[in-house]
Amino acid sequence: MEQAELVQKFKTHGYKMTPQRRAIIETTTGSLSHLSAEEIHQIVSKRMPDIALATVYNTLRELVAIGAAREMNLSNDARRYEFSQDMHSHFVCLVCGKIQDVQTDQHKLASLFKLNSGNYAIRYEATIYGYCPNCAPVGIEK
Amino acid sequence: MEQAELVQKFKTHGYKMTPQRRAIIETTTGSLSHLSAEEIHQIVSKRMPDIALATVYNTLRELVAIGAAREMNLSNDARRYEFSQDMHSHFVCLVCGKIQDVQTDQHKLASLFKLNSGNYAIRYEATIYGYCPNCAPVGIEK
DNA sequence: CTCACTGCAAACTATTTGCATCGTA
DNA sequence: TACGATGCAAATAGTTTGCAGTGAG
Repeated sequence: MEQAELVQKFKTHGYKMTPQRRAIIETTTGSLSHLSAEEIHQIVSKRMPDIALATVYNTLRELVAIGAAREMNLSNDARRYEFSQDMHSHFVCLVCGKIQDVQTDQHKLASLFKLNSGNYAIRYEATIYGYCPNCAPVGIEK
Repeated sequence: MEQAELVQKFKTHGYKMTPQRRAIIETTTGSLSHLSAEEIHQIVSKRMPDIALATVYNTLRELVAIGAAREMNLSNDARRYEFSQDMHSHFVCLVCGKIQDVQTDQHKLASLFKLNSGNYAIRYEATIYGYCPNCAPVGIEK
């Protein structure tokens, strides 16, 4: 989503546009994603040193609410956020926790499942767990 | 995994078999899965009132370590555990959080992804988010 | 000028850890 | 008998909330 579009959408939903929110939006739209609230707070703090971590959490919740961000619960540590609109899957290293995006044919993915009647699917996600190049144990073929 | 097999595997890995661990194993092997540590603690507490929640957490960690349980991080609340060996996917209701198992052809699922070179996959998981029959908003076709 | 938003600190929740005691092997 | 496991309580980590002051619309 474009920044301008995002700012607009934010207002449409009845939120006021504050400098804090603008800074967070600018940071996250340009970001590589997979960031935690803590990491986003650190980045934004560089140019806005007084911003509170709670404000970051609040804004992230709002971004999720308007569909501009998605939460990722891939591992046991902090929640991570994703800001791109395109759906893809994730490769998570079991050792170091590093997350890589993996492109996915959403249509093929969806076609694999036969849902119980009455269930209505909104989105499909796949996660692949394994070893990244740095963490592969010896003996595991490349 | 059979209970006896599991008890054996537990010992093989150098763990002592205590009444607490046995009770947890018996509870989880017979369970419907998707239980949180708290829920498992409550169930086991009925027949062993003094068992500590920390013991449940420790035992769960061990079960994961020996491959007899898997952790699920599907939503924002407590971690849930799965004890069946067969791989399947999950349907998670965005409203009530209810989790349903969905059978998956693991081979087809794996074939959808082209991993970056050097990555080694251990397992593939898919999660479908949507509305369960009880929570489907009006206007959403069944 | 109002009421939503902010920063701060305290509260909360899930999980882990330290330690004295207990009990399996 | 030794040392790993237990229960308890305290510690930790991530996230949320309450509140008085601030500022966007």
